Amino acid sequence: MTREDVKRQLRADARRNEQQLLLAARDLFIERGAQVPLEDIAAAAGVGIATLYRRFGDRWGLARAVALAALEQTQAAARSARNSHQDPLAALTAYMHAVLDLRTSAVMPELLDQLAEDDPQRLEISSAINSIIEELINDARHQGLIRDELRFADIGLLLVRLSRPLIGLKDELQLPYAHRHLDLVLAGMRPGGPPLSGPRFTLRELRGARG
Amino acid sequence: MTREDVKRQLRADARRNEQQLLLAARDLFIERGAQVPLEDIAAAAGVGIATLYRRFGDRWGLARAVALAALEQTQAAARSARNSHQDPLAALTAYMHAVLDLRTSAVMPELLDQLAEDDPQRLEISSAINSIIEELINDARHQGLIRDELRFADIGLLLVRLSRPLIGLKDELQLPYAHRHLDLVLAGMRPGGPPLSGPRFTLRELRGARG
Amino acid sequence: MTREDVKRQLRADARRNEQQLLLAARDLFIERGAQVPLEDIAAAAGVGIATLYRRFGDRWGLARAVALAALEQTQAAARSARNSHQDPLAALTAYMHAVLDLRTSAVMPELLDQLAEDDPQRLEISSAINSIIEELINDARHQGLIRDELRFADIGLLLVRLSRPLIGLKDELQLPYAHRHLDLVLAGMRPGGPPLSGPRFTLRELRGARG
Amino acid sequence: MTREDVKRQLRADARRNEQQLLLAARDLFIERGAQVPLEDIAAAAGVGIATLYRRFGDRWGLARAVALAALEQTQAAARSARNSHQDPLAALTAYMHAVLDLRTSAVMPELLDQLAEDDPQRLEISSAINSIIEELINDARHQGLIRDELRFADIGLLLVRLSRPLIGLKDELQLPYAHRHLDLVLAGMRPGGPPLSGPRFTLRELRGARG
DNA sequence: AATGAATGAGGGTTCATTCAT
DNA sequence: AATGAATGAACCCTCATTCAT
Repeated sequence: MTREDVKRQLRADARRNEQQLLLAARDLFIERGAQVPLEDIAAAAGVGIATLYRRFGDRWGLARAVALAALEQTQAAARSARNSHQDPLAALTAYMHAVLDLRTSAVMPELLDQLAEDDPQRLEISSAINSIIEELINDARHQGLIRDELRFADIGLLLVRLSRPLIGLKDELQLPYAHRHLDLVLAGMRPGGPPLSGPRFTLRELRGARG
Repeated sequence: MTREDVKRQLRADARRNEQQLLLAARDLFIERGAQVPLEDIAAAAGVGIATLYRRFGDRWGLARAVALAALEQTQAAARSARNSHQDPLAALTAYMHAVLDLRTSAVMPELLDQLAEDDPQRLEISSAINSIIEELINDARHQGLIRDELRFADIGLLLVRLSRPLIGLKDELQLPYAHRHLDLVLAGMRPGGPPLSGPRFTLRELRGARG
Repeated sequence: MTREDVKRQLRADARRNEQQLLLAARDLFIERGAQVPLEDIAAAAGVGIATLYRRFGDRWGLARAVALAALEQTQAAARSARNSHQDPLAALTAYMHAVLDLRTSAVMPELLDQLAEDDPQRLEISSAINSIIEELINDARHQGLIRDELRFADIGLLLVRLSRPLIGLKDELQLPYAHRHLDLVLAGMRPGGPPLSGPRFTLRELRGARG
Repeated sequence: MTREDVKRQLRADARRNEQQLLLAARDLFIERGAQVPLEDIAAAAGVGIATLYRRFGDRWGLARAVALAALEQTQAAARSARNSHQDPLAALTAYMHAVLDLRTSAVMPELLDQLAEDDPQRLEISSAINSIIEELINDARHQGLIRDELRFADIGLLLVRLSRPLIGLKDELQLPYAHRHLDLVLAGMRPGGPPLSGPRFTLRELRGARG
């Protein structure tokens, strides 16, 4: 075995550890909340706690990595929705339901909170998602499929609200109720009825308005 | 000053402290979650930590007291909404917006988790609220004002979803967005459009389905 | 009711409170150990915690009062034993069994620890007891009823050992076993057999040897 | 240094800490009672409080470990006494004096209280000790060396009484007086004189009688 | 004189993070 | 690169003692 081989093998091991940690972290974040002890995550991944710290620096580094992975899945969902549907509202509907099915959405808000507003990786993925979704919203609005007052910010915020696990509700009911209430929201998006109160923020404006 | 007065004044002090503790607990529970350090609550109320313990026994005793107070305000909101409106949907709308203004719904599930399922005070207030709201829902449904599939459980769960503060959103935008999204949900409740997926639970069924 | 009457009545109340506190303290010290919460003692006496503090200053003041009361009962037992028996060994035997029957013996060591070595009240009662017991020991020794090596210090220390409650032993067995083991010790005091090892301290020497 | 060596050396450190903790705990339990602050034990062992918790879980885990170590030393003392003496009373005498020298008997009841009645390690060691001591007692009794009424329970309980440090007695006098009073008790065990009062429990009966 | 309320310090325990091997 | 041990800070809760009425 050459020196190079040793190196490569170590790296393979290391990458495997990193993957295991990411998966364990995602699962435990979802199952037990964002403050689950890091030792439990390390144990679930089958590595020592120090390995977790070597890889991710601290809890927030780990949260950041999990959040970025989830963002990437969200991006894929957005792309797939747009490409699979001619009707922009159908695409939007497909996208929103798909995001709920990514179990990560449940903890995304807390995890995203760990991502700096201007984190370059976050910006890159987010802007890709945003341009797709804003386009869908605008198309749908121009075709009269959704209310005039709806803005991009509403979509993201609604997804956050709908993905949050409801304490006291059985695990197997979380997703059904999330989809059910999304159905309700989507029905409410149709034009007609009394106008919506509150702020009509676009992406850029919402970002400026974040705390 | 008579002996009686002295007694009453001491108790007034104590009652004032208790009130301060309840208010501080409610606010910090809402702002920082149900596991906020009790010392912070005591400090916010301007008393020592031991005073909090003397009054409420432990974290769960405090949570219980806050939850009961919130339940009472919710009950008042339900009564007021029903009495002020002939139209059952108008009453329901008024009720839901009023509950959002109470801000307590966000933490209610965690707090209610501390109240025994069969706590007598809880049952009394809850059943009062429930009978009002179920009546409004049934009336609205029978008058064709809302979808057939809507159930009592949806109202409560939606209020929880809508009250949750959205991480990263400025404080002064929380309530406006909550009301805005409630408008959207209320619009979606109108009959018509594709049917809702998911479970159609009444109160009793939802309770049986809790984790 | 005259001014005097009021005063006298208050004092009667106060004395009653003090008595109740002493009795409650003795019982709870025996039942639950010397670190029982003072609030529990106050509650058992039917008074407020502040009253306990007004009367006894602090935990040690209370312990001191309980210890002095127990010492007085011990003194009475010594007098009674001497007066009831011609035979000095019979008197000693009666005294030691009587001391065990005073339930206070169980906690006496911890309580006596609170009494300053030179506390005047303690010295007065102790020396009364001591002179009786030393006389009994000396008489018994001169009559050849007990070993030559036995000293006053042994009697006191043995009583402390024998009165200590044995953890894990049922309450109703404590006293029977204490008397049983005292029987054994008394049997061992008879002359004959191998000599005793260890220090042969008189009262005065033991006092000098205390930590 | 090979990988194995590194591993072993780390463990050596940890084992050393564990040993220090056990010794410190034993000494402080004896000197200051079973509720001595764990931080004091950790400090005496020269480690942080969290290390104590990592090793022993909680106070009871530590107490259990100390109790088992003490039981093992007691077992060794019993074996050695039996093997070194033909005369069963001489063996019993040697055993009891040896146990006093271990100093652990004083706290054993409180510590044993932490060991489940049916803890397998406890049962194994205890029954080994018990069979030795019961055999010695029975042999001594049959040879007419000790009173008929003496039972196994008496030996254990007397050792506890004799090991207890006497409050107010200088440290360097504790052991001499314990041995002295054991001499007295052993003398009292000889046949003759008035019979012993109280319960005559064997091991099994005493266990049933524990609180 | 009596009361109940309030306080703060102390001990138990957990866990994020660092260190030594 | 990986590990498990060690650490200390933070939080929970209790209780001796003081204070205000």
